[in-house]
This record gives sequence, C-alpha cells and structure tokens, in this order.
Amino acid sequence: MSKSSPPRRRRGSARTTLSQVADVAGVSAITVSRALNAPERVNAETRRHILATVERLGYVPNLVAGSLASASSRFIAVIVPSLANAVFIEVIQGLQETFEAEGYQILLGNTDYDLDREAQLVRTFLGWSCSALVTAGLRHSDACRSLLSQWDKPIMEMMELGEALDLNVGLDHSEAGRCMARHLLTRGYRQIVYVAGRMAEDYRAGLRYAGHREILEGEGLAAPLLDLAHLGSLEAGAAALERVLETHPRADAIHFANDDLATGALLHAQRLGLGVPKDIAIAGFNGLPLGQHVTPRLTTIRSPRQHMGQLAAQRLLARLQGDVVSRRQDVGFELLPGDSS
Amino acid sequence: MSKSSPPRRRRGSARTTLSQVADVAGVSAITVSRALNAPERVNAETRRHILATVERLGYVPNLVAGSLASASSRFIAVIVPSLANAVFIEVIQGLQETFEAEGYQILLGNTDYDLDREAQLVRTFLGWSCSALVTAGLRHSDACRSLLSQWDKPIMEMMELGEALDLNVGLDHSEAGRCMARHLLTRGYRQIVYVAGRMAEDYRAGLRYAGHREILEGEGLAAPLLDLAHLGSLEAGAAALERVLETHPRADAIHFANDDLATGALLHAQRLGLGVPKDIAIAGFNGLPLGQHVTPRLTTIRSPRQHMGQLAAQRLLARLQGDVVSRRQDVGFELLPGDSS
DNA sequence: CGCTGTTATGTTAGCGCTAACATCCTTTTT
DNA sequence: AAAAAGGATGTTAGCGCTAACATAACAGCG
Repeated sequence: MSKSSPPRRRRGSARTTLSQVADVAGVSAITVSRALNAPERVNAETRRHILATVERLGYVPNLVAGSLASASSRFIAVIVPSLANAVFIEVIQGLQETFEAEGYQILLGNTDYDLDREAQLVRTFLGWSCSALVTAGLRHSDACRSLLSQWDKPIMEMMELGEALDLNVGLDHSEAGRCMARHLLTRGYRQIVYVAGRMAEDYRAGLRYAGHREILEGEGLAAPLLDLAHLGSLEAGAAALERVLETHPRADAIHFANDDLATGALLHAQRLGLGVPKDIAIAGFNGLPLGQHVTPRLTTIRSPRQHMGQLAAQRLLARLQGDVVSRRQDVGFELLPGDSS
Repeated sequence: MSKSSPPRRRRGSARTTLSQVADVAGVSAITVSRALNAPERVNAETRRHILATVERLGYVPNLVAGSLASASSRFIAVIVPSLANAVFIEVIQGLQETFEAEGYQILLGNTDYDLDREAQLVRTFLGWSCSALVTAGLRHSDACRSLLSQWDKPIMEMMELGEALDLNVGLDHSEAGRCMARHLLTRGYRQIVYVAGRMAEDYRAGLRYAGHREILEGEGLAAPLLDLAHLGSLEAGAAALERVLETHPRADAIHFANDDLATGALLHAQRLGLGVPKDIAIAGFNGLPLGQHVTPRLTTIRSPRQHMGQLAAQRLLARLQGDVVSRRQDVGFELLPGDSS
C-alpha cells in the first residue's frame, strides 16, 4: 500500500487564482466568481470587499478555465476571404464595435478566397467554443457545411442573400449588376465590357456580372468579360484599362467589379490623356470614398458595409439572448451616379 | 452517511471527446492526444488507426480544454489603435500570414487610440493565456505597463523605435519627419505647414512633426501646425487644404501626417483648379498605393508595413522556439519623391 | 544473461473555473 | 407562530484535456 506517495508534481502558471482571492477575502471561490460574473447575485458589501481584494492582488481571471467550465466562450468567430479589400475591413469594424460593446471578442480568420482554408478555420474556431460564427458568403466546402450543420450555435452568413444555413444579412448582387447595367444603357453606352478579378473565387463579382449580362442580352447586346488574375487594386485597374483598349477598341464603357479597379482605370485614363466619360465611361462597385474624391467622380454602387456589420452583430446578439430574429435581411444598395459615366 | 447519493448532474456539450475517440480506437486518451499533437511520438500504425477514428467520428478537439491543461494557447494577441488606417491593416496582414502558417491564431484588439481601452484589452488577452502579445506603439497607461511587466511571455512593440518592454520592430518617426522637411527645403519651399489629425492620440505623427520642426527651425523658419479633429481621410484632407489656404495664404507647401490627408488635399486642389506643386506643394507619409496613382504622383515616405508585420512575427516565432533574438530592429523607410512637390 | 537505453503506451492527477445542488438565514404570508 | 418564499453563500463534482511519472517490451552490449 503506497499510501505515502511522494508529492508528485507542480504545474500551472504562477499567477493568482480565483481561490487565492477567495481565501484572502475570506469567502468561497464561487462567491468570488459570482462577484465578478453576476454581481447582482452577491451582497453589495461582500462584492465591494471582493472587488477590492481582486484589485489588490492584481488578479486576472483565467478565461480559458472559465470557458471550459461553462462550455462557452465570449468569442465570435469571423471569417472573411481577404483583408486586402476595404469592404471586409469595414464590415469587420461594424461587427467589432458592436460585439465589443457587449464584451465579446472577435476571432478573425482570413481564407484568402480558399474554401478549404475556410473549413480549416471553422474547425479551429469550433474548438474554441465560440458563441457564434460569422462568415462572408454562402458558399462553403462540403466539409465546412457538415461541420457547421452539426453545430448548435448561431451562424451568420453575410454579404449576399440566398439559401443560408441560419441567419443571413446582405444584398442582392445580381440585382446590383442589373442596376448598373441599366444605368449605363440609360446613359447611352452600348459596347460595355465587364472587368472582374479572379471571378471564380470572388464569385459575388460573378453574380453581378450575371445580372449585368442579363440586362445587356435583353437588349440584344453582347456582354464581353475580362477576368483578371488579381482581385482588385489601382495597379490592376490601370493595366485592365490598357487591355480593354487593346482587345475591345470599340468599347464605350467599362463596368468594373469593384471601385479599386475602376478608380485605378480612371486615374490611368487621366495619365493617358483619355477623356472620361467622353472617350470611355467607367463604373465601379462598392462606393469607397476613394472613388468619390477623384475627378470625374466615379459612378458606382454603394453597399452599406459598416452598417451591414453592425446589423449582423445586433441580430446575433439578440439571438444569443434568446430572442427570435428574422432569418434574412436585405440591406440594399444605392446607385451613386457620378461623372465618370 | 449518505453513501447512496443520487446521480447528481450532467453537463458539457454533446460533442465527441478525446476519450470517446480513445475508447473506440482501443487506446488510451493520452495516445490519441499524442497522435494529434506530437505524431512522431506514436507508432505509425497506431497513429493511422487513430486518425482514421478521429475522422470517422468527426472529432473536433476542444482547444479550450487543451489550453487549460497545458497553460498556454496558440493565440497571439495583436493590439492596434485603429482599423480605419490601411497601415495597420497591412501590418496585421503581415503578422497573420506568418503566424497562421505556424498554426497560431491572431486575437485582434482595437483600442481606438485610447490607452485605457488598451489596458482593458491586455487584461482580457492575458486571461486567454496567449503565447505572445503584439502592440502598436511604445506608449501605454500605467495599468497596462504593470500588467505587461508581470507577464512572462514575449511582447513585441511595433511601428516605432525606442525604450521597449521586450522586443521592438519599427522605424524612426522623427527621422522620417526630418527627412521630408529636408526634401521640401531642397525643393525650395519655405512656408511649410504641417497638418496632422488628432496628434495627441496619433503621437507618431507628433514625432514626425518634431523632426520636421527641428529642421525648419534649424534654418530659421517657422513650422506652423494645423491639428485636425479627424485622423485621416480624403474628406479631412480636402477640408484641411481649404483651411490652410485661408489661415496661411502665403504657404507654399503642406506636409501632411499621412497619405490619406495628403491625397485628399491633392485631389481637392484639382477640383479647385489649383496647380500642384506650382501653387502649393503637397507631401504625405506612408507610401500607400493611392498616392502613387494620382496625378501628380504624391511625394511621400514609404514604410515597409507588411514586411514589418512579417518580421515581427518571425522574431516572435523564433523567440517562442527558445532562440535568442535581438531586441530591436529598425526597418527603415524610403523617401518617394513624387511630382507633388 | 543481467544491464542499460530506447520506444511505445498507460496511469494518475490536476489545470482554474463554474453548474448544480445544498444549506442557512431573513423576511413574508396566512 | 408555523409554513412558505426568497436571498446569500457554500459544497461538490466535474468541464476535456495534457504534464509528469510509470510501465512494459525489446534491442544492443560486454
């Protein structure tokens, strides 16, 4: 009988723990826990004393332990395809300011437009017992779908509208494409080239192109497409303008998949001495400030990006509190007719 | 003696656990743990069998439990003052791509240029047992300093150089200010106004102003300052131009604290029919693509933002592996003389 | 053939916290 | 005044995983 086992081990960090606080304050651990997490369940006097002790000992709660015990963390997983695009940054800002105010922390993942990476990120994030998950877009790999469908916490799919797993906040991209195509037709353009970047991956640009094409073909017009190797940058827009001039010399307008490309082309046209819209009209999508400050002002479509983030966060917060919320919300968009078309 | 206590409780999520996987695979829990986290310590055959079982059961490791047991998470806390500024986004991208490749997850915090919020974020992040912490800047509140100095994991302070708590990667902002001031003097400007946004908070702009002022005063020139209420945007830059024209009618150059302001002013000058640099010269700081695509091309200073992020991440990774790394690294900057000065 | 070293796996005991239940008062109700 | 209800605090038993130590099996060695 080895009753007298040698004192085996010693682990953990040297940091102050909740029970040390409890000992010093002369209460039980659970009372300290309650004083910090559910103050109203502790007598005001006791609470004051405990909080003073916490302060004095410099106690920093171990959130990992708390999450394990309660089987939930105050993490919100947010998965976006890119950080290079200002659109996602603004959406993230909207999410962040709203969630942070309620004490939630964002766990940010970047897929680089790769659905396998998305699945991998989802796996990791589920492992962190997140309270909810936000993802940009409705398209996922099978692996990702199966992980998500087994999950029992709220899921928000943003940016576009359609068949969602759970909640959905976004706008109708094919309608946006139609809207801009109609605008360009109204202004009299007939040879309109659509320019996108990596459209297979940035498939929302593809949805807009589909809308654009539908309108043009409805008028018996062709809808030529130029799909670039880069997603969107001023650089790529400038290069795209040159390519369009070369391959479609009769083009009278270019409908770009985003404002970065469109503005790059617009600024490059100035350098080339081309008149916009006299020689060639230019239109974009997003409504970034950049396009609104160049001369001529860029014709584009504004999406309520930051608002979309805030709205998505509010929905999720309501859902987390047990409220019933509508599953789908169209945030709409707005045509900003500029002087470039 | 209440030996026959009724079966008390049942908790936790319904998810598959590691020991369930172990039971099914016919091994012990620790062997499954090793197969997943230290594959080389398990026989190849056993490992294959375990991984197949993991796959079959759709087991998703509970990272919260793992972190508690090992007293460390693969989180890297990253604290920046703003997401609205492209500079920080690019630094974050650099950090992210490097850390993600090594299986670390970034925990992003945004202080909104508020040092108290920074301290609060640090508290939270310490509670998550992060492996390292990255923060933009060397200035912290006392509370924040005391939290950080008691911490035993690597800390990286980025963006600027100086007395750091631990590791430090950045550039010399006052030298950058001097560099641009010298450039403007060389080009013959003498009435140079410095325009910043919320300089008390964006104190690195203040460091650049100090350098700028030092050079001008060395030449016996005044160094008037205009400090805006907004940090930096095309909008604010345009407004700033008007204010400078009004309050300093004899100014021949404006040295802006960042490219957003500078580009906004430059584009606005075009709208006003002002010649740049004939009527007024304009210079910025950062070297954002935006300023390099307008006509005239913006004179600015390029900081290696993404590279700074990568470098910081590499240093931290090396440190986490136990390597000794130099504490300070100057990433330098580069004057990009454009046509706006 | 016992000794040491190596490889593969298992046993035990927590990591620091909180859910669930229990207890003990004080107040309110009838 | 006894019973019921509520408020404040405590006890117990894990959450799911991994560090530390333990064990077993086998190879190499003089």
